[in-house]
Amino acid sequence: MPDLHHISHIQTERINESARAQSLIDAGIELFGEYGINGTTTRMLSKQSGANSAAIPYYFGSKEGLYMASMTHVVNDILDMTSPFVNKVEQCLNEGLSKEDALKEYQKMMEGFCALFIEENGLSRYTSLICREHVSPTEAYDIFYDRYYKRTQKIMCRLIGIIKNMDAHSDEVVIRAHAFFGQTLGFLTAREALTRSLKGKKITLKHHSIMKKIIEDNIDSALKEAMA
Amino acid sequence: MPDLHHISHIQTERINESARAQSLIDAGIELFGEYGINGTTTRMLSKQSGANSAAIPYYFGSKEGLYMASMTHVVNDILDMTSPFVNKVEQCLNEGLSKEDALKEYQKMMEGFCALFIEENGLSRYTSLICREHVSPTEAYDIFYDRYYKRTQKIMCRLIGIIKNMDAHSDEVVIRAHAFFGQTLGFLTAREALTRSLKGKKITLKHHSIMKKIIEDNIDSALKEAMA
DNA sequence: TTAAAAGTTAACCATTTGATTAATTTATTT
DNA sequence: AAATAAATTAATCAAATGGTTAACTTTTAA
Repeated sequence: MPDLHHISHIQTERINESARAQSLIDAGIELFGEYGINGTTTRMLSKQSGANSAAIPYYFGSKEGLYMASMTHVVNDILDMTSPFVNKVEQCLNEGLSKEDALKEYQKMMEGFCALFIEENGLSRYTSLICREHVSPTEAYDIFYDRYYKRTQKIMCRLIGIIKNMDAHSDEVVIRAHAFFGQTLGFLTAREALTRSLKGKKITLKHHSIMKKIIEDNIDSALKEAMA
Repeated sequence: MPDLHHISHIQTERINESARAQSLIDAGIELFGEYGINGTTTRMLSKQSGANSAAIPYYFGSKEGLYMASMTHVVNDILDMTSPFVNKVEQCLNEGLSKEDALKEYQKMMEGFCALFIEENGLSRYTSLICREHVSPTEAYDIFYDRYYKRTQKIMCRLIGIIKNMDAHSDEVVIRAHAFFGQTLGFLTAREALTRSLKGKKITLKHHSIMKKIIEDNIDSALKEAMA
């Protein structure tokens, strides 16, 4: 049996997980996302994954260890899916961008995020866990912020800085980027409010495309004003 | 001892609470907001409030009962603070509004919400609990939605409907209202992300006024486009 | 003033919780 | 094939949890 207890709780490397360990991570992503770490018991995790409950301390040291591993898996997957177009934007930025091009890049990036998080696909099953961490961050928030969010935020600030002729590091630009981001986040965090406001209709693909259009519209009109 | 067990879990009337009960509600708002209902134990509540832990089942039937009472208190207070200007907007709507006036009313209303939720005051201590319920709604979400949010949402939709010449009940208008709302919500839910992006600086009054300005800017430019 | 009601307390209880253990099975390596 | 390591299991444990109880104090009302 591998003594995993010496491993740092902030485990970011991609380790070669067994099928059992992976089934626990899958259960963790779903259950921790739905009920939170305190609302999820080891028995729930064991039942959902099909693994004996002793497999949790065996593979991950503790329930908290499984939580960290679940978050690590989520962030790794998000990085896999977003890196391609994030890399592209960053490269453009380093080569230098006009206002017009910066706006185009911003829109392309937002399109990418909408496609990944709002529209139906592999990443939508991660949103509960991520939203939870946003509202009540745990130790696992570091993984999300340091490895994924920090870089995205910086790129958005650099683009807005170009478009609005402002210092990308200024508080105002940071807050502007956050406001745009919040718009998207609002559709994920306050899903219940939206569902009820839509008279309880299930949120469909049609709704997703409206959301995407509105997000792009709003950002467009907010940023274009700066260019007129 | 008053047998409270027959009282519906959805308790919305303002009952005459004793000082002890009120101290438990205060502790509930703070602790449930910070740690969630599962992360908050009756012993934590008892210690924080100064009440014996038996006071929880005595006054509220159970921990869940205290949670519901805490949410009821929060919503009552929000209603007290927002009703004045919400009533005013509603009255204007019923008397009929031009596009220009509708935009002005929208801005005034958003100013009101920013002042209440983002800027420092009595309501900011409720945001944790509200944000939690948005992300993972419990039975208590009904109290928030039915008594407060539903009406606000409807007013925002009516205003946007006028400004954009659209049916206030259409999905697109509902989603547009939600997107604007999400912008504000993003500053409350993803507070940790914002703090870290601001290099860990404490969020100050100066930041609050920037947030307010940006929210108003964004809504302004998004809605003005429809009027040109 | 006194009897009843309301409020308060410490001790206690049944469950649930995360984790350990030791025994057993499966897989890998020599 | 034998020996070693890894994986899996059921039984079990100590701690924590929400809630109950019965005794006691304070307040209210007659």
